[in-house]
Amino acid sequence: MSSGADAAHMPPDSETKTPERLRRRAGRLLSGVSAQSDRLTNDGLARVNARKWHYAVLASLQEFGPGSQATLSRRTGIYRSDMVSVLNELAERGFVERTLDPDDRRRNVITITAQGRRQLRRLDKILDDLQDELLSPLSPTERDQFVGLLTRLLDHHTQRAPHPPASRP
Amino acid sequence: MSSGADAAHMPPDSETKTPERLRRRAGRLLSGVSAQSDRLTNDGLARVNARKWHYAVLASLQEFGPGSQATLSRRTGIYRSDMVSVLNELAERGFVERTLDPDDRRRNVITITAQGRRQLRRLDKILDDLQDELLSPLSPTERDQFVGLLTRLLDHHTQRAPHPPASRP
DNA sequence: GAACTAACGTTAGAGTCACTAACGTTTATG
DNA sequence: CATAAACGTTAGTGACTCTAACGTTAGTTC
Repeated sequence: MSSGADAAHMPPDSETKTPERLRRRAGRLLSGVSAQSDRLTNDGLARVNARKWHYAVLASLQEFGPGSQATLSRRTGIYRSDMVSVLNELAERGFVERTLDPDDRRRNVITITAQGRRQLRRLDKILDDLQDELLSPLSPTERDQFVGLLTRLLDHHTQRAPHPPASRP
Repeated sequence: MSSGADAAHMPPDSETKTPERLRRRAGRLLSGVSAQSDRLTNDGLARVNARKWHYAVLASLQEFGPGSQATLSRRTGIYRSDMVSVLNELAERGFVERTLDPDDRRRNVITITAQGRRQLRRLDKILDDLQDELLSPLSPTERDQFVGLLTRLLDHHTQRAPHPPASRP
């Protein structure tokens, strides 16, 4: 009707509108929503001086108990080179304790503290709220659908990774 | 049964398994799938010496016709500071032409060439295949659902951005 | 028509993120 | 005992998003 496909003169919204081709691409949609989600969670966690990796480590410790840094690395997907500073931050704040493993003196044993458990509960609450905000346009049923689809996609692409890079840091 | 919740000694899979808490978080699922998708498309496009921004610019030119760099910036979401090198690459390869706008000598007018249109068709094909690979675990109906949900989420969060940062580069 | 404001293309750079390489130390393997 | 492997750690790379500033050109206002 009114939206022109001609290229000669400039229709009013060819200035700002995103091409349909791009809007339909799943990859682009994904990175868009993911970027928005990242922004949301980063901002939300920054308000309590935390980062998303903090949550991953604390949750892992709570669920599986103490472990070495390499173990935590494998459980959370954080590279073991980056794990160092994450644990430094968590230890500074008193959420974990780093002690030498007497049975294997290469290892550090990381343990969650009472404060760490409290912090984990707080972060859980925050992330719940942020997830609510992110998924606010969807009905409860749709949210479940969405999470279900994402889970299947992620599982499929991480079990036997097509390319080796992403599975085991 | 076999998966222990105790923390004292180490059960076999507390070494590698990701905590349930993390696996259910929509934000984490999103960034996981998005990362996988990025890897897929980056690798796929690199095979023909292209990048995803190339596709965005070419698609925009094809759909809305020639435009200034600032216009392309607004249409694609690429910052105008980054648009420079993207257009350099596209011009080097002969996919676009950069000419001074005689009516407004601040502007460059970017035009897609015949080769550019051919390249766009090629990239479209490649991206279709990659999208197929990404969504392979989903049925056609589920793919539509997935894209629909993503679209609604993205639209909701970009129309009136809760935080100003992400909408208009 | 002069002075101010705003948009344009461009360069440089900050900050974050996923990821690799290499090191010294310690434990397992042959 | 020698070699290889896993650990924690440091440093650094490359990509990506985003900000700041500059010179140039165009509208706007008096």
